[in-house]
Amino acid sequence: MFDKLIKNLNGYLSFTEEEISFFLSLCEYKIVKKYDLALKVGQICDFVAYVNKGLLRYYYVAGDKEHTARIFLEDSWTSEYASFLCKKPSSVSIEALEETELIILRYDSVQRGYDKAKVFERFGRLMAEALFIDLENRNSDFLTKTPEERYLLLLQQEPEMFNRVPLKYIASMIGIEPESLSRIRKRTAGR
Amino acid sequence: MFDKLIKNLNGYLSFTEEEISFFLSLCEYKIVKKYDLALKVGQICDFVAYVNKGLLRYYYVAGDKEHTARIFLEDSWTSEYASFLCKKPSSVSIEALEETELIILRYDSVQRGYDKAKVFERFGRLMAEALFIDLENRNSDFLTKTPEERYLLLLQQEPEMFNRVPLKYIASMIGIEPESLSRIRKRTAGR
DNA sequence: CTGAGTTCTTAACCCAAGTCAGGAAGATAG
DNA sequence: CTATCTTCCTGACTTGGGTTAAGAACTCAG
Repeated sequence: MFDKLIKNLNGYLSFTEEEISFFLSLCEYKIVKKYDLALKVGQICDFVAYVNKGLLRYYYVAGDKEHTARIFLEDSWTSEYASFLCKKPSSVSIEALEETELIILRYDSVQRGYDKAKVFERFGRLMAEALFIDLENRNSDFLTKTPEERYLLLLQQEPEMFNRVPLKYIASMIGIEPESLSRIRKRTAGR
Repeated sequence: MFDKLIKNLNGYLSFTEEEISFFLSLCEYKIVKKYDLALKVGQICDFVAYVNKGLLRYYYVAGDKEHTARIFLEDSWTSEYASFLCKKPSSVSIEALEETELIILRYDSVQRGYDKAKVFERFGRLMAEALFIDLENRNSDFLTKTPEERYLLLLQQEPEMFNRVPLKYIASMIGIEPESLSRIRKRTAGR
């Protein structure tokens, strides 16, 4: 049940068996049904979660509009960091697009980990750094690429997503309306 | 000379005097002349820097085009994290728009800090987390706001920037061409 | 003070994305 | 299987940003 998670952890740095056991003792296992929310906008996000199976849609709610910022597939970490760290209401909702298995760490467990040993502090740093780098790449794509280029890039980098995520959410991630994505798909067909 | 930096550090967590001294012993002081580069695209970024005075422009170079991603004013931290952490060529240049005083930590010094004590490891984590949250806000603005809204927001949140940074760079940060910023400024004049 | 270079604005035209409306295709529940 | 709902596509029209070109305003070195 925790094999994938353990592999993921050891990708950041090498933990001893004891450290892994301690880490796992902090974890909770949770299933989120299809279309249920792992986090609802306005709530305080009190967890970080590892996606063991399934996938999540992370989206902003602005007035009557939704803006999907990203999709978390298996073997990724998710949380509304600003809400989690500052204990303030979340500006996003996180929805399971399929039945999803999460391994979650509550706020208090995370702090216990940080206090317990330096290796967990380091892990937290490495994770925040990795998240930052990933986000910076995403951000630079918005500055330097057109919607069409962002579409073709996503198609190439995450082809699997197109089989599991409705196009309207993919359009939103790219920063356009579904109608525009249709047009882009029409004019780039074959590519 | 280090007063502002020390205040900045203690904003993340409380350091003892010894920790501060050790931290400062790792630092180097550097002046970057107006229009000189603190980092050049293609180089490996081997530092993180605290902007003690002046301001920096952080921009992507894509073919013959530049895309300014952000401006670092006094009392902020900057680095090309992906380059710094992964020791790979930087995809950005960082230019001083005024004569700028930096307090920098080289890669090796940063690692020495992390190894020395848990408190520095924690500081590194807190800093990466803060950078992430900041970037996430920026990112959500690209998804959920129009260029005009982003302009008005920046005008409100960073009015000082408009006195020190050419509008063409501000246009680029907002994700538009200078001509479009002119039009936006015209139609929102007075607001 | 002057002249050269840069920055900023304006105008005209083009084009891609937004919007609105309708319909086809696909999924789902009964 | 059918009826319903959602997703996706298409077309017509609007809108706002990109592009090109030009000139005005500003900077700065000599």
